[in-house]
Amino acid sequence: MIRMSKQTDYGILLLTEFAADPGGLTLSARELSERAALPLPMVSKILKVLTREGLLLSHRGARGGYRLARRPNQITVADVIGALDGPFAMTECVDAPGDCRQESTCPVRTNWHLINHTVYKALDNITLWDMTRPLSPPLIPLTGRSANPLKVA
Amino acid sequence: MIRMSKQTDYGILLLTEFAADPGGLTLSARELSERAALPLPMVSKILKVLTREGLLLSHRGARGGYRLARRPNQITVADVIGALDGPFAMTECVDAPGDCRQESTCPVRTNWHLINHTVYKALDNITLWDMTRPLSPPLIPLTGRSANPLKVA
DNA sequence: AGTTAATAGTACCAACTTGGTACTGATTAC
DNA sequence: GTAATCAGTACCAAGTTGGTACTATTAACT
Repeated sequence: MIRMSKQTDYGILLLTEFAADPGGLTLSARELSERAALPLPMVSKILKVLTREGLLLSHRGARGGYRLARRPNQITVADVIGALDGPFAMTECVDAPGDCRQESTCPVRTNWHLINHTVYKALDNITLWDMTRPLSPPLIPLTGRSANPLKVA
Repeated sequence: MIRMSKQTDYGILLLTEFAADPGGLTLSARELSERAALPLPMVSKILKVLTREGLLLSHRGARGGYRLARRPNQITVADVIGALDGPFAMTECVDAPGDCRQESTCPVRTNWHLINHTVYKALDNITLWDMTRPLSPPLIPLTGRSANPLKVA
């Protein structure tokens, strides 16, 4: 299925803890693991990646911890996915051009690039700040053309 | 990463072969595997699933084969994903309510449902018929709010 | 009726990915 | 100097996925 990894899911949850506090607070891995009710080693692992990828700033030593590198409204869901799940690519041909034998003749390749871009932009339009409160439904206006029954879970 | 399975990728490619022909043609698994340059066992496996899920009609015996169960403009990319990849769910909490310990307190859960729905609708807006020709860029109008640099692959 | 061409169904396996843990080293506050 | 904290890496078990093989069933054609 098309699914984010749990790491990314957790990552967004953790970052949202920071985003919910307007003061740009610093939290240690231990504090975060308690707040989010997630195992400490996992939280620690994720925070390290988010720091390496530039979404968090870290401070080492006693009374150290992490804080957001940018303001909550300037970090998007797409940023977090990019940091933890790697480049956003719904099909192989999008992030590994050349690996697919069909590439030269594939009739749908260019469409996949466009679709991928569209979905990416949708997720890049949602910030951590947005995630701290309920989103209003008209998130993205759609051209409701399809008459198919809704089969979303 | 957020990626469709190869099976779904192949599935869309195979169905597009049917969709490109206006006459509602019938193709055998062997013919399709040659057209799409994919291994026959894999093609056969995918076609069986698509038939079971109601996207294809099959005809057994000599000179049998498969054909689309609906017209190309009435089968969407989301349909194919649903058939081959299972229910469309970007996070666990969307398709397996109750399995997540955070569920009762999770601050972002309702947002995930909405985001999931939005992405689903975007993919449900693209038909097989669309995939047979280049899509025009304003696929889905976005409210270009985010100022983040584009990091899509 | 028999032969051939085709799908249906299931079982299987190797390889890759993922969630999760453990351990050692470096840094900083007190 | 000691305790708290992050950094980095290595590791493993379990699940998922891509791909193959085999048998049974169906239908056209002669």
